[in-house]
Amino acid sequence: MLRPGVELLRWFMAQQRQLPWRTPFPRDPYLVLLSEVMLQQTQVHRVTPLFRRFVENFPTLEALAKATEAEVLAAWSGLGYYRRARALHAAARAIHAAGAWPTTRETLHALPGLGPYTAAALAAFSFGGSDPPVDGNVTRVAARVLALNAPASSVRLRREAERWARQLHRHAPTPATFEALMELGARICRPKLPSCDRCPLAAICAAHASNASDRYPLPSSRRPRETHRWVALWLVRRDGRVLLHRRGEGQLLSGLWLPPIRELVDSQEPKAAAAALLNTLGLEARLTPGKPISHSITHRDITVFPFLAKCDLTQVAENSELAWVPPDDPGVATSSLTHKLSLACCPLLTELGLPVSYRSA
DNA sequence: AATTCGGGGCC
DNA sequence: GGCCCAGAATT
Repeated sequence: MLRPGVELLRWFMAQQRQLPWRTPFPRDPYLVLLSEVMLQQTQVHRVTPLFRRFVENFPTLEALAKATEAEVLAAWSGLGYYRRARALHAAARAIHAAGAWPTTRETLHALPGLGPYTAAALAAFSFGGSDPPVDGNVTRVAARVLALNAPASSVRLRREAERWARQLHRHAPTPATFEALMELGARICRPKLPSCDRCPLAAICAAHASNASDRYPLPSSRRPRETHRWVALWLVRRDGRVLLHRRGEGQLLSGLWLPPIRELVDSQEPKAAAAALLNTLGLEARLTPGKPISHSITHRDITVFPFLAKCDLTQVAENSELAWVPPDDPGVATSSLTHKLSLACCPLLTELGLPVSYRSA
């Protein structure tokens, strides 16, 4: 059992990617916490640039704890799963208020947003913990090495993966072993078309022995997809600012700032719905249709029909749920859909004699 | 145990 | 167009 751990570590030392949070062990717990929360269900190449920007905005735990939730959410814009940002902020405040970091998996698990995986990862990478962080990568690698016929989401597979990773770590007792397992899953033992010819664990892999790596783990059941149609109003003032609305609780993207949106019912015409939505804002304006946008949120496929209109300065007053913002630098928490709509409406601006983008004084 | 929550990249 | 991603919280 010694050999696999050594082979894995050898491969990792030679092949690992340089990532901004991969500093020598034990790592700065703040940077580990931040990266691990960002990496929940989010791929490395998407996290990397945002991680750098976030650390510039909030360089320390104290800086994050003293920021407002709105500021944190704004810095999280575009990354998705915005609940993570709220929980991260709450965790930072709790740690800062306590005056010291929890250092065990169990006590870390008690913080908001830290589940079994993140708590184990933070404990291992920053505090010498020996409980394996079991993520989707480790689960998949274990399912193949052990040829376990279980769905990736099953409790049984998670438990077996943790037991196996723990053994590996006992024979190669460094946090790098855990990181190496995840790196292996991301780079070699991929979900599709794994590169078994380059795998340091191929010699002990049961799935590879039967040439059936692609059959593990079993697929999890998935909710069927729904299709939706939305209209969005892109209302532009003469100074280039656009109207955004803070979405309420109980709906998608709650707390984020998007243009006014309404869902189309049945076979309703987009233009009619846009006019009705405009009416509820107490406005009258000529609506120009923009190019439809595709957006997906979990199991929903949404087609968004944008309508652009020129607005007078005094027609809509700002309040806590309504704000005129420069679209290229809103300064509030936005969804990537907000950005998509901005891009889709940009070509229409010049046609209507509006400035193509806001320029700050 | 199942559902919810974002978003993008890749086959 | 389906699948998956360094998951957690809620039901």
